[in-house]
Amino acid sequence: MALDRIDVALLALLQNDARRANKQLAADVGLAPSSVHERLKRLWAMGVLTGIHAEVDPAAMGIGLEALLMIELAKHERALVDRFLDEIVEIPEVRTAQLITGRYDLIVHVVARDTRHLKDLALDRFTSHPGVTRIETSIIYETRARHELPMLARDADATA
Amino acid sequence: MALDRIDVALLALLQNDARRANKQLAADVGLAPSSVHERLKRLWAMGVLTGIHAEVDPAAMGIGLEALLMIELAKHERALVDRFLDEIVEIPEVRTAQLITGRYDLIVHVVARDTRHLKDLALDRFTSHPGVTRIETSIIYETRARHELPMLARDADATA
DNA sequence: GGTGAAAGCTATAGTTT
DNA sequence: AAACTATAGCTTTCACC
Repeated sequence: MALDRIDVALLALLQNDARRANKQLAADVGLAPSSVHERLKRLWAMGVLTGIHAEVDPAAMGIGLEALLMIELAKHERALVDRFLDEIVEIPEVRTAQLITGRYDLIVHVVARDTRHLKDLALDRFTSHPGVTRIETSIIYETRARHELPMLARDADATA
Repeated sequence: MALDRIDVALLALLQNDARRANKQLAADVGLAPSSVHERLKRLWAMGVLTGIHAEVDPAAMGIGLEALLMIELAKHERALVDRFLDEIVEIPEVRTAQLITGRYDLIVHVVARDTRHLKDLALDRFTSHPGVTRIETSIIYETRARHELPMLARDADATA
């Protein structure tokens, strides 16, 4: 039921490069391709693997800048917040929306063609939204990402 | 050189599910598998496709909570900032680090086992760092993501 | 650029240890 | 639980349009 070291190794490899296929994974972890295949099927079935996504260069999509919208909400009622999140994530320019504690209630990561597009996006889709009290916009100069999650559970031993 | 509609369609499909392979993609966009293969090779060579990453359930890795660390830096010298970013992204608990404009200088998305682990992480790796003036920590209650970037360039027509 | 057939490889199932 | 073998299917290449 729990993940062993080989599972964790496979997950690490696939988080960094999911193009790497069975044969190579098998060589990497020292098992036969069929065994690796069984393990991956189990990891998908268990809900440990939840998706595989291609990463695209934003510039190639005409994206000239990215920003973080830090939003304060007037009310925190569950139904309203859930509906707002649903709406937000349907906006094509939105990458992520996070509900958080602290000074702001919501952080929304958006992409835009240029500053004019960003202004329209912020004003038309967020500032003007009932329920939004205040927005602070931060331009993102640079993003560094780490694709691999750490194994923080203690149960990653030799048990399968 | 520019991307046409079919390229954009392929990218959209792969951003949402990169397991979908050649044959199915070909059926989706109405081309032969070999043509799709050629296009994808071109998109990788052009640097439009930059990676494929598996997504893993944080809970399965023993991750009990995620947080945003909003950081103010004392100085904004290029060399110092770049080095700090390099250091940060080597910390296993870090998912992303973003250099931004506005009230804060840096937003760091981290994962942790529990609040005690988060406290240790924040105090040992960030608060105590020379160059960090102040940190605000926000717990993430919920994240919604959209894996597909919008095509914002006007040149996505029938030209190849 | 796109197509279709041939070659090579990967994935899957069944069997053995 | 892992490894091996065999088959089916897909990916990739290439000559041609």
